[in-house]
Amino acid sequence: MTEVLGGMKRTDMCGAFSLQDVGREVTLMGWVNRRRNLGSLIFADLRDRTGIVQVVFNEELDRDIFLQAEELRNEYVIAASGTVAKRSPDAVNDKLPTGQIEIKVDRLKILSAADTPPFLVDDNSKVSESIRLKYRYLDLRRPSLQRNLIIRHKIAKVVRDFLNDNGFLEIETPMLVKSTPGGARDYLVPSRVQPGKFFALPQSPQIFKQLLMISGFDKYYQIARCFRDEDLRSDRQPEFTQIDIEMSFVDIDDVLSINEKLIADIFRKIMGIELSLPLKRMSYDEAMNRYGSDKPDVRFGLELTELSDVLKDSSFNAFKEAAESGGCIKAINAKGCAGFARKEIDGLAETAKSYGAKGLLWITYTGEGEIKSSLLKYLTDDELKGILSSVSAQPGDLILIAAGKFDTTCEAMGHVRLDLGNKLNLIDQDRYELLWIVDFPLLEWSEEENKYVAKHHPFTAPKDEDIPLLDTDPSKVRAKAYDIVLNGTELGGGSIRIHTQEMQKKIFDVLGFSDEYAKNMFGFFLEAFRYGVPPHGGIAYGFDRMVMLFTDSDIKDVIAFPKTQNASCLMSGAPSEVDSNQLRELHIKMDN
RNA sequence: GGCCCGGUAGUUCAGUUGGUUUAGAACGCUAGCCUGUCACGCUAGAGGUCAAGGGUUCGAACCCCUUUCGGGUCGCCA
Repeated sequence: MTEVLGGMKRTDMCGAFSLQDVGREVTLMGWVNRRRNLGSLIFADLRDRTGIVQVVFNEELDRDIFLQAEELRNEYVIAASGTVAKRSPDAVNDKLPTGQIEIKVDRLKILSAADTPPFLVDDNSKVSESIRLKYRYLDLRRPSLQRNLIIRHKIAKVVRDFLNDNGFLEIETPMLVKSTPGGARDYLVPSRVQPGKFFALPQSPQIFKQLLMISGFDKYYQIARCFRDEDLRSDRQPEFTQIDIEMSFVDIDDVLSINEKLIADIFRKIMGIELSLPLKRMSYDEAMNRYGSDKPDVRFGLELTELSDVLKDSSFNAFKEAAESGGCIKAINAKGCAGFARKEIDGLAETAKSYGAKGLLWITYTGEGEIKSSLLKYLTDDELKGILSSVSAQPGDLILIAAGKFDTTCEAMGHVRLDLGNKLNLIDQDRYELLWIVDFPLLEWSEEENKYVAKHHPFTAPKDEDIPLLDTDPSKVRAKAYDIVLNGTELGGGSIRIHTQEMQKKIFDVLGFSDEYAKNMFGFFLEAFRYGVPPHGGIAYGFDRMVMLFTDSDIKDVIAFPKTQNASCLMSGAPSEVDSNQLRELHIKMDN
């Protein structure tokens, strides 16, 4: 190895120099970030993952080294020895942390030459994402991506340290697992030794971590890779990472308490921000009613107002139907937006419609105190007054209204609210608002399947006081489930799990799983329930999403080797066709 | 699966109604000059399958169709 390195040994990293180092003899290794040739004076910026430092070659002082330095090009990997020198005051570079000093080189070895890279390794150079992904190893040299992955590592370390210190055990669970129903589409792996049978890659370690509780491991965590074969989004990758946690002998408060301490620890150590605990809790119902979302961004107001009471006798069909069918009528008072152009209101209506609202109605209360609305002819004076007072309307306000099914209407208006918040610049980007959302419904009616499906997953325990409702009105049953929400993004979620065979069977029953089906799919799990199950519960965080929030980045910028929207890797070319022999061994025939 | 946007030097882009365009600019690259640069500067130069295929036309980077790739979004993501 010393041969390759020319007998040189690295003494320092590039980013850590200050005036205190002046006079030291150092040896650095790294990449040539840029070179500036002034004729008989050459400057080069040397880069490693800690930063950049300027190295100098002076023809007058050492002609041999200077001639070598003339060969240097961008992205050459070099070793350079020399003296740390203070720069003269007029040569200081304030933009560089190491700008007070430079390295006067007396020994240089080119460790590896480099072709001209397809793009400049620099945070300022604009390069399309596909080129960056094709040459990901170059892209990853950029300081911003290095920073993101370093922060990712630091968060993971804080998480591990915290959980280790609190008695949690890190245990791995299998990647080749049984395909079970529900949830996302599975990535499948064919079994060679058992023709026609398949493994699935885990969507989460859910069942295994519950089995670990049954095994007595009590407190478990894992930073676990998960796979879901669904279409990608700007915040969604087909393989992603969860911080997965499970505990025994706990109820909701125990889980929330330790987890908000974990989150507070991350905020303290990564952001230098002290959270005040305990975090606020808000019921699902309240979040939907006030913010139109189960992950509300509470950094700004513009809350939703319910108008059913005011409009229950309205002659306007949409209102009447919504009120009679148990739906809702939601209004937002866009303070001071009476002057919105028709086009701006149409834009908001588009938002509402794209999330399933039938339409968006509006009432303008002009600065002159005039009421303008296409609704006027359908509203009695009392109804109009009722609306205006419900939303505390003042001259200059714009009132937006939607009516229909509860979930759809709330969510549509929730998105209108977010649009308005962005448009009106109401969101303080420096604020961090964390809260727990609790009391989720256990079940959701699926129009498609014409039956109830689990809102969280089928192992979630119902709230004790709601258990009788399972037989009478399942849709009203609330779950011992919770999500943690940061600035309108779901960071993680979990639940207290069912821990008795009877309740698990009952839930499967409500979900319409036949005994045979349940046995076939979850038989091993149900059987485990016969042998002594501690009450348990846990949570899983979307780790990538967490890093996105802490680094203010897109998901592709917090994953070393991400995939495109087509779920392909532009660098390696995966997925790719395979040799026919491989397919034959796996007993797979292509149908084309 | 639906809808929307895009693909032109290595990179980021411009390119008029379809006609003096030999398809340009900037950065990068190469060479020369240059002792205080740090986005060095100056001079010169090289560099193009206009994503692919088909069509319309006297004539296509430009219009139409198909395919493909990338991005966004709805559905989907218990």
